[in-house]
Amino acid sequence: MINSQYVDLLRKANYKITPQRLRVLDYLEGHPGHFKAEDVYNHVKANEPSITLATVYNIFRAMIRSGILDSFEINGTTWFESNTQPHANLYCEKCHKFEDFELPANVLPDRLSAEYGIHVRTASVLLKGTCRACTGDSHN
Amino acid sequence: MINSQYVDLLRKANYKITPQRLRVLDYLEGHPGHFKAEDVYNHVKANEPSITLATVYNIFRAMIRSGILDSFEINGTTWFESNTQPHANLYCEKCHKFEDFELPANVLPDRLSAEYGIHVRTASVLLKGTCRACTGDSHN
DNA sequence: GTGTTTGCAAAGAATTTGCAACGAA
DNA sequence: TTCGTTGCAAATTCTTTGCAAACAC
Repeated sequence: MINSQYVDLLRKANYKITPQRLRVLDYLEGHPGHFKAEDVYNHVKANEPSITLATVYNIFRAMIRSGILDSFEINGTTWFESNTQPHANLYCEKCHKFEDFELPANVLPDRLSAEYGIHVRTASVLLKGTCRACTGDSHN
Repeated sequence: MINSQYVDLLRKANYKITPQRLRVLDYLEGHPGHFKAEDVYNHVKANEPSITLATVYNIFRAMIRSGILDSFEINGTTWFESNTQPHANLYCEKCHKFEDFELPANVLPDRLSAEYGIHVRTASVLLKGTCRACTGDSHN
Protein backbone atom coordinates (compact mmCIF):
# COMPACT_ATOMS: atom_id res chain seq x y z
CA MET A 1 0.00 0.00 0.00
CA ILE A 2 1.19 3.44 -0.97
CA ASN A 3 0.79 4.96 2.47
CA SER A 4 2.95 2.44 4.26
CA GLN A 5 5.82 4.92 4.47
CA TYR A 6 3.57 7.29 6.40
CA VAL A 7 2.27 4.47 8.59
CA ASP A 8 5.87 3.60 9.39
CA LEU A 9 6.60 7.20 10.31
CA LEU A 10 3.62 7.25 12.68
CA ARG A 11 4.69 3.97 14.26
CA LYS A 12 8.28 5.16 14.65
CA ALA A 13 7.00 8.19 16.54
CA ASN A 14 4.90 5.92 18.80
CA TYR A 15 1.54 6.89 17.41
CA LYS A 16 -1.25 4.35 17.00
CA ILE A 17 -2.75 3.55 13.63
CA THR A 18 -6.40 4.51 13.89
CA PRO A 19 -9.02 4.47 11.15
CA GLN A 20 -9.22 8.25 11.33
CA ARG A 21 -5.49 8.58 10.79
CA LEU A 22 -5.66 6.22 7.84
CA ARG A 23 -8.43 8.29 6.28
CA VAL A 24 -6.26 11.39 6.61
CA LEU A 25 -3.42 9.52 4.94
CA ASP A 26 -5.83 8.67 2.11
CA TYR A 27 -6.42 12.36 1.68
CA LEU A 28 -2.70 13.06 1.47
CA GLU A 29 -2.32 10.45 -1.23
CA GLY A 30 -4.86 12.17 -3.42
CA HIS A 31 -3.86 15.75 -2.61
CA PRO A 32 -0.16 16.49 -2.95
CA GLY A 33 -0.62 20.23 -2.47
CA HIS A 34 -1.62 22.58 0.33
CA PHE A 35 -4.68 22.22 2.51
CA LYS A 36 -6.40 23.50 5.62
CA ALA A 37 -7.80 21.45 8.48
CA GLU A 38 -11.28 22.01 7.17
CA ASP A 39 -10.44 20.66 3.71
CA VAL A 40 -9.37 17.37 5.21
CA TYR A 41 -12.25 17.38 7.65
CA ASN A 42 -14.78 17.70 4.83
CA HIS A 43 -13.11 14.95 2.86
CA VAL A 44 -12.77 12.47 5.71
CA LYS A 45 -16.31 13.09 6.94
CA ALA A 46 -17.60 11.27 3.86
CA ASN A 47 -16.19 7.94 5.05
CA GLU A 48 -15.94 8.61 8.76
CA PRO A 49 -18.98 10.78 9.56
CA SER A 50 -18.34 11.01 13.28
CA ILE A 51 -14.95 12.67 12.92
CA THR A 52 -14.63 16.25 14.18
CA LEU A 53 -12.42 19.17 13.31
CA ALA A 54 -10.74 18.84 16.69
CA THR A 55 -9.66 15.34 15.79
CA VAL A 56 -8.24 16.52 12.49
CA TYR A 57 -6.14 19.11 14.30
CA ASN A 58 -5.05 16.45 16.73
CA ILE A 59 -4.04 14.13 13.90
CA PHE A 60 -2.15 16.92 12.14
CA ARG A 61 -0.12 17.53 15.26
CA ALA A 62 0.83 13.85 15.38
CA MET A 63 1.74 13.91 11.71
CA ILE A 64 3.89 16.99 12.04
CA ARG A 65 5.72 15.36 14.93
CA SER A 66 6.14 12.25 12.83
CA GLY A 67 7.69 14.19 9.96
CA ILE A 68 4.77 13.60 7.61
CA LEU A 69 3.51 17.16 7.41
CA ASP A 70 4.77 20.71 7.56
CA SER A 71 2.70 23.81 8.24
CA PHE A 72 2.75 27.56 7.88
CA GLU A 73 0.31 30.37 8.56
CA ILE A 74 -1.33 33.00 6.38
CA ASN A 75 -3.92 35.54 7.51
CA GLY A 76 -4.79 33.69 10.66
CA THR A 77 -5.18 30.23 9.21
CA THR A 78 -2.77 27.36 9.20
CA TRP A 79 -1.94 25.57 5.98
CA PHE A 80 -0.52 22.08 5.89
CA GLU A 81 1.42 20.21 3.23
CA SER A 82 2.98 16.81 2.84
CA ASN A 83 5.97 18.17 0.95
CA THR A 84 8.45 18.22 3.81
CA GLN A 85 11.42 19.00 1.60
CA PRO A 86 12.72 22.56 1.94
CA HIS A 87 11.05 24.74 -0.67
CA ALA A 88 9.36 28.10 -1.12
CA ASN A 89 5.59 28.43 -1.08
CA LEU A 90 4.19 31.15 -3.26
CA TYR A 91 0.73 32.26 -2.26
CA CYS A 92 -0.93 33.91 -5.24
CA GLU A 93 -2.93 36.91 -4.13
CA LYS A 94 -4.92 36.83 -7.36
CA CYS A 95 -6.09 33.22 -7.64
CA HIS A 96 -5.41 32.26 -4.01
CA LYS A 97 -3.62 29.09 -4.98
CA PHE A 98 -0.15 27.94 -4.03
CA GLU A 99 2.83 27.16 -6.16
CA ASP A 100 6.02 25.49 -4.94
CA PHE A 101 9.53 26.54 -5.89
CA GLU A 102 12.88 24.96 -5.31
CA LEU A 103 15.22 26.71 -2.96
CA PRO A 104 18.84 27.48 -3.74
CA ALA A 105 21.18 25.27 -1.73
CA ASN A 106 22.42 28.17 0.34
CA VAL A 107 19.09 28.60 2.11
CA LEU A 108 18.59 24.98 3.08
CA PRO A 109 18.32 24.46 6.83
CA ASP A 110 21.62 22.60 7.12
CA ARG A 111 23.51 25.31 5.30
CA LEU A 112 21.98 28.02 7.42
CA SER A 113 22.75 26.10 10.58
CA ALA A 114 26.36 25.67 9.58
CA GLU A 115 26.84 29.20 8.35
CA TYR A 116 25.29 30.95 11.31
CA GLY A 117 26.20 28.64 14.17
CA ILE A 118 22.59 28.05 15.07
CA HIS A 119 20.30 25.04 14.97
CA VAL A 120 17.56 25.31 12.34
CA ARG A 121 14.78 22.80 13.00
CA THR A 122 12.38 24.07 10.37
CA ALA A 123 12.69 26.67 7.63
CA SER A 124 9.73 28.08 5.82
CA VAL A 125 9.93 30.44 2.91
CA LEU A 126 6.65 32.13 2.21
CA LEU A 127 6.25 34.31 -0.85
CA LYS A 128 3.17 36.41 -1.49
CA GLY A 129 2.53 37.82 -4.91
CA THR A 130 1.29 36.62 -8.27
CA CYS A 131 1.79 33.11 -9.58
CA ARG A 132 3.11 32.17 -12.98
CA ALA A 133 -0.34 31.62 -14.46
CA CYS A 134 -1.74 34.92 -13.18
CA THR A 135 1.40 36.86 -14.11
CA GLY A 136 1.22 35.63 -17.69
CA ASP A 137 -2.48 36.40 -17.68
CA SER A 138 -3.25 39.40 -19.91
CA HIS A 139 -6.57 40.47 -18.43
CA ASN A 140 -5.56 41.90 -15.09
CA MET B 1 13.12 64.37 14.58
CA ILE B 2 14.23 60.81 14.00
CA ASN B 3 10.82 59.56 12.97
CA SER B 4 10.32 62.00 10.16
CA GLN B 5 11.07 59.36 7.58
CA TYR B 6 8.17 57.31 8.90
CA VAL B 7 5.93 60.36 9.05
CA ASP B 8 6.77 61.00 5.43
CA LEU B 9 5.88 57.42 4.52
CA LEU B 10 2.52 57.77 6.25
CA ARG B 11 1.83 61.03 4.46
CA LYS B 12 2.82 59.60 1.10
CA ALA B 13 0.30 56.85 1.60
CA ASN B 14 -2.39 59.42 2.46
CA TYR B 15 -2.61 58.64 6.14
CA LYS B 16 -3.12 61.35 8.72
CA ILE B 17 -0.63 62.02 11.46
CA THR B 18 -2.47 61.37 14.71
CA PRO B 19 -1.06 61.41 18.24
CA GLN B 20 -1.65 57.67 18.50
CA ARG B 21 0.35 57.02 15.34
CA LEU B 22 3.17 59.19 16.63
CA ARG B 23 3.24 57.23 19.88
CA VAL B 24 3.53 54.01 17.92
CA LEU B 25 6.40 55.53 15.96
CA ASP B 26 8.05 56.37 19.28
CA TYR B 27 7.84 52.71 20.16
CA LEU B 28 9.50 51.71 16.90
CA GLU B 29 12.33 54.08 17.56
CA GLY B 30 13.12 52.44 20.88
CA HIS B 31 12.46 48.87 19.80
CA PRO B 32 14.23 47.84 16.60
CA GLY B 33 13.27 44.18 16.99
CA HIS B 34 10.10 42.09 16.83
CA PHE B 35 6.90 42.85 18.68
CA LYS B 36 3.26 41.92 19.00
CA ALA B 37 0.28 44.27 18.98
CA GLU B 38 -0.02 43.88 22.72
CA ASP B 39 3.58 44.93 23.34
CA VAL B 40 2.97 48.22 21.60
CA TYR B 41 -0.42 48.61 23.19
CA ASN B 42 1.05 48.29 26.67
CA HIS B 43 3.79 50.75 25.86
CA VAL B 44 1.58 53.39 24.26
CA LYS B 45 -1.06 53.15 26.99
CA ALA B 46 1.38 54.84 29.36
CA ASN B 47 1.20 58.13 27.44
CA GLU B 48 -2.12 57.68 25.68
CA PRO B 49 -4.30 55.84 28.22
CA SER B 50 -7.43 55.80 26.08
CA ILE B 51 -5.86 53.86 23.24
CA THR B 52 -7.23 50.39 22.57
CA LEU B 53 -5.79 47.24 21.07
CA ALA B 54 -8.14 47.66 18.12
CA THR B 55 -6.53 51.00 17.36
CA VAL B 56 -3.08 49.48 17.50
CA TYR B 57 -4.11 46.85 14.96
CA ASN B 58 -5.63 49.59 12.85
CA ILE B 59 -2.41 51.60 13.00
CA PHE B 60 -0.30 48.57 12.13
CA ARG B 61 -2.37 48.01 9.01
CA ALA B 62 -1.74 51.59 7.95
CA MET B 63 1.97 51.23 8.64
CA ILE B 64 2.25 48.00 6.69
CA ARG B 65 0.54 49.67 3.75
CA SER B 66 2.93 52.60 4.11
CA GLY B 67 5.96 50.34 3.98
CA ILE B 68 6.96 51.01 7.58
CA LEU B 69 6.28 47.56 8.97
CA ASP B 70 6.33 43.92 7.94
CA SER B 71 4.58 41.06 9.67
CA PHE B 72 4.59 37.29 9.95
CA GLU B 73 2.74 34.72 12.03
CA ILE B 74 3.84 32.12 14.54
CA ASN B 75 1.54 29.88 16.53
CA GLY B 76 -1.52 31.96 15.90
CA THR B 77 -0.09 35.35 16.71
CA THR B 78 1.15 38.02 14.39
CA TRP B 79 4.58 39.53 14.90
CA PHE B 80 5.56 42.87 13.49
CA GLU B 81 8.94 44.40 12.76
CA SER B 82 10.25 47.63 11.33
CA ASN B 83 13.06 45.93 9.47
CA THR B 84 11.49 45.85 6.03
CA GLN B 85 14.66 44.71 4.29
CA PRO B 86 14.57 41.07 3.14
CA HIS B 87 16.05 38.88 5.87
CA ALA B 88 15.46 35.65 7.75
CA ASN B 89 13.84 35.64 11.18
CA LEU B 90 15.00 32.92 13.50
CA TYR B 91 12.56 32.17 16.28
CA CYS B 92 14.43 30.50 19.12
CA GLU B 93 12.33 27.74 20.63
CA LYS B 94 14.43 27.81 23.77
CA CYS B 95 14.51 31.47 24.76
CA HIS B 96 11.59 32.59 22.57
CA LYS B 97 13.52 35.51 21.19
CA PHE B 98 14.18 36.43 17.58
CA GLU B 99 17.43 36.83 15.74
CA ASP B 100 17.79 38.29 12.24
CA PHE B 101 20.01 36.90 9.50
CA GLU B 102 21.00 38.19 6.13
CA LEU B 103 19.64 36.41 3.12
CA PRO B 104 21.79 35.22 0.23
CA ALA B 105 21.21 37.36 -2.85
CA ASN B 106 19.56 34.51 -4.73
CA VAL B 107 16.53 34.48 -2.45
CA LEU B 108 15.82 38.18 -2.57
CA PRO B 109 12.34 38.94 -3.91
CA ASP B 110 13.61 40.52 -7.14
CA ARG B 111 15.81 37.57 -7.93
CA LEU B 112 13.03 35.11 -7.24
CA SER B 113 10.64 37.10 -9.40
CA ALA B 114 13.09 37.15 -12.27
CA GLU B 115 14.10 33.52 -11.97
CA TYR B 116 10.62 32.09 -11.72
CA GLY B 117 8.62 34.44 -13.88
CA ILE B 118 6.35 35.42 -11.04
CA HIS B 119 5.74 38.61 -9.12
CA VAL B 120 6.94 38.44 -5.51
CA ARG B 121 5.40 41.22 -3.42
CA THR B 122 6.68 40.02 -0.06
CA ALA B 123 9.06 37.27 0.95
CA SER B 124 9.32 36.01 4.48
CA VAL B 125 11.85 33.50 5.65
CA LEU B 126 10.99 32.06 9.02
CA LEU B 127 13.41 29.74 10.78
CA LYS B 128 12.54 27.87 13.96
CA GLY B 129 15.23 26.33 16.05
CA THR B 130 17.85 27.44 18.51
CA CYS B 131 19.54 30.81 18.43
CA ARG B 132 23.25 31.46 18.63
CA ALA B 133 23.21 32.19 22.35
CA CYS B 134 21.19 29.10 23.25
CA THR B 135 23.17 26.85 20.90
CA GLY B 136 26.43 27.86 22.50
CA ASP B 137 24.85 27.35 25.89
CA SER B 138 26.27 24.29 27.65
CA HIS B 139 23.42 23.48 29.99
CA ASN B 140 20.79 22.16 27.63
C1' DG C 1 -16.27 71.27 6.49
C1' DT C 2 -15.09 66.62 5.06
C1' DG C 3 -13.53 62.38 5.38
C1' DT C 4 -10.48 59.70 8.47
C1' DT C 5 -9.50 57.86 12.77
C1' DT C 6 -10.44 56.64 17.40
C1' DG C 7 -12.56 54.15 21.34
C1' DC C 8 -15.68 50.93 22.79
C1' DA C 9 -18.16 46.82 22.83
C1' DA C 10 -19.38 43.05 20.51
C1' DA C 11 -18.65 39.66 16.95
C1' DG C 12 -15.85 36.44 14.41
C1' DA C 13 -12.64 32.94 13.07
C1' DA C 14 -9.42 29.44 14.08
C1' DT C 15 -7.66 26.40 17.25
C1' DT C 16 -7.32 24.14 21.76
C1' DT C 17 -8.97 21.98 25.96
C1' DG C 18 -11.40 18.88 29.36
C1' DC C 19 -13.37 14.82 29.92
C1' DA C 20 -15.87 10.44 29.38
C1' DA C 21 -16.23 6.58 26.30
C1' DC C 22 -13.76 3.89 23.04
C1' DG C 23 -10.32 1.13 20.91
C1' DA C 24 -5.42 -0.23 19.24
C1' DA C 25 -1.76 -2.91 20.68
C1' DT D 1 -5.61 -4.57 30.25
C1' DT D 2 -3.68 -0.19 29.45
C1' DC D 3 -2.91 4.08 27.81
C1' DG D 4 -3.52 6.79 23.72
C1' DT D 5 -7.27 8.60 20.88
C1' DT D 6 -11.77 10.15 19.65
C1' DG D 7 -15.97 12.98 19.80
C1' DC D 8 -18.35 16.56 21.77
C1' DA D 9 -19.02 20.94 23.73
C1' DA D 10 -17.18 24.71 25.69
C1' DA D 11 -13.44 27.80 26.19
C1' DT D 12 -9.56 30.58 24.53
C1' DT D 13 -6.96 33.59 21.90
C1' DC D 14 -6.22 36.80 18.53
C1' DT D 15 -8.09 40.02 15.37
C1' DT D 16 -11.77 42.50 13.10
C1' DT D 17 -16.07 45.07 12.76
C1' DG D 18 -19.86 48.57 13.43
C1' DC D 19 -20.85 52.80 14.89
C1' DA D 20 -20.92 57.37 17.08
C1' DA D 21 -17.94 60.97 18.65
C1' DA D 22 -13.59 63.31 17.96
C1' DC D 23 -10.10 65.06 15.13
C1' DA D 24 -6.60 66.11 11.23
C1' DC D 25 -6.10 68.77 7.48
